[in-house]
Amino acid sequence: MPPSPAKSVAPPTLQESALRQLRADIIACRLMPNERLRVEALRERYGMGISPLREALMRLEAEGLVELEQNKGFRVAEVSHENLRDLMRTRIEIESIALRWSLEKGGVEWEANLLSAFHRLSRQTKIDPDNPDALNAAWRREHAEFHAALVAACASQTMMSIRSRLFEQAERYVALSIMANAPPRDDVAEHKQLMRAALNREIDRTLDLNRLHITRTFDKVAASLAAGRDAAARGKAQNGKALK
Amino acid sequence: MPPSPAKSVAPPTLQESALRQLRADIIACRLMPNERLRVEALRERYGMGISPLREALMRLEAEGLVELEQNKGFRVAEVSHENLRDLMRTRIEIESIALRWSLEKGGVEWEANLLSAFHRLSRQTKIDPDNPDALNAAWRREHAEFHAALVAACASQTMMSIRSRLFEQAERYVALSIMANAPPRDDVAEHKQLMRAALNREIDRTLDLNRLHITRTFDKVAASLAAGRDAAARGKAQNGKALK
DNA sequence: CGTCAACATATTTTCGAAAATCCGTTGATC
DNA sequence: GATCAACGGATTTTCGAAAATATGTTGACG
Repeated sequence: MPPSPAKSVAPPTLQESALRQLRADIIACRLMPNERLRVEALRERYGMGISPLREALMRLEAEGLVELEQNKGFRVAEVSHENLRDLMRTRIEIESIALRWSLEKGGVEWEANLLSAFHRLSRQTKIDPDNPDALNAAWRREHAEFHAALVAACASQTMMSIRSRLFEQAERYVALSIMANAPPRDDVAEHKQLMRAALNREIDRTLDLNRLHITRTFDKVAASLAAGRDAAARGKAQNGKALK
Repeated sequence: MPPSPAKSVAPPTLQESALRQLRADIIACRLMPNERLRVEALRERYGMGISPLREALMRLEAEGLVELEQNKGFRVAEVSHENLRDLMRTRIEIESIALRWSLEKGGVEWEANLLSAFHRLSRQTKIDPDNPDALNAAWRREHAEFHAALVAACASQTMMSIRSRLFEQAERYVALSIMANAPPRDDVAEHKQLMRAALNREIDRTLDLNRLHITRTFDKVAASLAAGRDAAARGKAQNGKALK
């Protein structure tokens, strides 16, 4: 008998793996905002046919990570200061509700998972030492899981899926900020405070800390977004001259 | 010169028209919850090939109207009392925020559009006289537009798109309720009150009325959902006997 | 010199068939 | 009679080519 027959998890369909990879690449800005997504290039990049790629792109379109224009194909969704602001404002409101519900209902299980998620997060570094221009993938995963753990007891699938979609959108901006060489802020302490307040069921304080957490990220990202935009504008002007 | 050259709107792609039709059919429960969506049947129903159908279904999957299981194809998303409850609870919170923002920012334009939307809604009957088992499609459109008009000034694309997605989900339950022969409640008065309070910028009252509006719908739909479930169970038992 | 039609190329969109997978049935084995 | 491998039809998933559409270029014309 094999030691662990497990469940022999069905291998994901190509479409599914395309979805995961595309989503990851977009969130990490390996596919840059507004970049055209030509099917032929993607075919080469991910090694599969047209159908699974287009299907995955359609799902991402509905998620708001990809934009589709009639007969002109797909692009990575645009970013803008305005969109960032909207996103963050909305995140604050949504997470406030989800947090409130979660703190009201969370039991021992929830507390344990939250502690565990924080511990794992605290052992990761934000930046990958080998590749200082990108977020550490492991940190990203643990960070996402920590914030999910905070609201995990809210007992609303709907709320949680909305929250995580907004969170993903925001992650893209953070990745941009890192790529612009903005030094990452050290927010282990922030996360710890947040967790403590949550575990103590200090609802108002948790909500305030969370609002602050999001606002700080917003400020930081907005600044490097503006800087990046300026740099890009200068680059474009130069290119324009060079080409003339 | 032709009187109105218009813009010669580009004809939608097949995929796009599949999306619209499928979404409409699912929301109106012409495709029933949990019904399997075999590609061959859809091909016949909508008169197109596999690709645009699958692509449209993928978008609907991301919207939560369709479920996809590995190598087992698509189904119309399940309904349940629990999901309905979750949906309505979440809707109340989301719409409260969007309404608050909208009432704070709405200008003359917003007021005018709201009045206009209400007027159009009030001239529609909820039930189609020719087909009393289904919601009147025109009423459905005006109703959706009225509720969209309420929050239209909130200045948050993110919030508005979340709201309208939840609204669509809820519409499916209302359609079910009508199909179960539940007499539609006459809510013109409710909508009028809601509009009045909104135009008067009575924030708390508007939020309360909206909460009530949603709660009433919930109560009504939940009741006929339970009745329908019982009826279905009886039918199933009978079928079971008949088949033995 | 600018405008625009006509063509050529690049790209997206759609189709129909092939490959992979699932599910119910049969029949062999114990 | 129970278990289970193997087969066959139904269905989903994927591919590659064809059709439709957009984009860029050329050259004719005013």
